[in-house]
Amino acid sequence: MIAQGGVGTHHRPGENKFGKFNVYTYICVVKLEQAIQSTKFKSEVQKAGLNILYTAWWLKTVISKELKEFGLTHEQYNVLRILKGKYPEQMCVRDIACRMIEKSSNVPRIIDRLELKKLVKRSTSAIDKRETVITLTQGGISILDASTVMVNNITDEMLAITEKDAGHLNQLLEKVRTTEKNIVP
Amino acid sequence: MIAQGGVGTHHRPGENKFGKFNVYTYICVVKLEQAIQSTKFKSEVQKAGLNILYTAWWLKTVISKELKEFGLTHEQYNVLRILKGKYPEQMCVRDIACRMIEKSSNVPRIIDRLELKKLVKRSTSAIDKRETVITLTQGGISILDASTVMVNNITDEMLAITEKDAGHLNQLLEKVRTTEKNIVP
DNA sequence: AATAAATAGATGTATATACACGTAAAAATA
DNA sequence: TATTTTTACGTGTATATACATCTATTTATT
Repeated sequence: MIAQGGVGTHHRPGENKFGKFNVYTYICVVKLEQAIQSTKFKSEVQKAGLNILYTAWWLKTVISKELKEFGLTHEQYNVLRILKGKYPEQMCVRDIACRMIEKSSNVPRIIDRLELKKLVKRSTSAIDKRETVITLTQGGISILDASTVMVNNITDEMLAITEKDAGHLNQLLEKVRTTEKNIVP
Repeated sequence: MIAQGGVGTHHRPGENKFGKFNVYTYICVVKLEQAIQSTKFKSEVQKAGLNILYTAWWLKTVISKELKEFGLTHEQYNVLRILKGKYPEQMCVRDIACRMIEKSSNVPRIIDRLELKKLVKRSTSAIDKRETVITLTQGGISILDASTVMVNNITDEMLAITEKDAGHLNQLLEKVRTTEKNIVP
C-alpha cells in the first residue's frame, strides 16, 4: 500500500452503488440503507436508533427549507408557535424553553433574533423582575399564521402514513423512550 | 391588561402542571405531552412528526453526554465510525459526507477537529488531486473501539424495545419517508 | 431581619449546521 | 488540443447547540 497520498477512493462523480444523487440535495432517499450507505446493522434496535436520527434530520430539513420563504428558522418558528399557544397571554423565557422540542435550545438568543425582526417584544415582568416576558407582535402573528398553514400542509404531505399507522408509531416511540433509567431525579 | 412590564407568568420554580423537573437535565421525561407541555395535537400524524423530532433529540443528547468521556462529539464519533467501516482503506471527504446521518454536516470542519486531536490524518489523493483522503490513526482506532462499545451498550439500554418492535418501528419510519415527492431528480 | 440558597436569564466559548462562494483539478465538449 | 463544465473541498457567515459562568432577584433558612 502507498503511504503518502494513498490509494484514493476513485469513483464516478455523483454516483455510488445505490445510484445517482447529490449529497447536498439528498433528502429524497427513502431507504435507510441507501441514505447512509450501510447495509449491515448489529440489530433491528441499533438500526432503529439510526432510523430515528435520520428521519428527524430529513423532516427538519424539509420543513426548514420551506420556512426560509418566511425568513424563519425551524427554531424561531417553534418559539413563535409556543407563544401563540398562550396568546394573548405573555410567556417568560423559561416557560418557552420548557416547551421546546430540543430542550438544549438557547431561547434567549433565539428571541434576540425574533426581536430584531420585530416579531416579538421583550419586557421585564412587574411581578418577578428576574423574568423577561415575551409578547407576540402583530407582525409575529401574521408570519406565524401564514407559515403554520404551510408547515401543517407540508407535514401532512410528507408524513404519508395513515392515522392508524401514526398512532402505532407514536406508541412505539413512547416505548422507545421508556427505560428504567428514565426516572426524574 | 398592563402594557408595560406585562402580567408576567408567575409559577413555582422548577415546576409545571406535570410535576417537578429541570429544563436542562430534562432528558428523563417519557410522555411527549409532558416533554413539550402540549396536550392538543391536530392529528396522530402531526403528533408523530413532533414525536420523531423529540425522540431523536433525546437519543442524540444521551449519547453525546456519554461521548464526552472520550472527548468526542456525536458528529466526530460518526465520522470515525464511518472511517472504521472501510478501514484499512482510506476514504475521501465526499464519501464520508455521503454516509453521514445528517447530510448537511460540514465534514471538512469535523475532520479539522479530528486532525487536531490526531485521530485521523489528511493527505491529497495521488489519483485525483482534488480529493483529500482521510486515514484513521492508531489513536483514532483506540478511541473509536472504546467508545463504540459504550455507544452500543447505551443504545441497547436506552432503546428498551424488542427486536420485533424495532423491526416494526423501522418499517413505519421507512413508510413515513415514502411520499410521491421522494423521487430522485 | 440578616444571611444563604436557588432561580431567571443574559452572555461567553467551542462546536455544529446550513448555505454560499472561491480555487484547483478533472471530465466533458467543441 | 482548447475551452467549458463539473467536481472536490476548503472557507466565510449567520444561526443553533451545549454548556459554563455571571448578575440581579427572589425564596428559604437561620
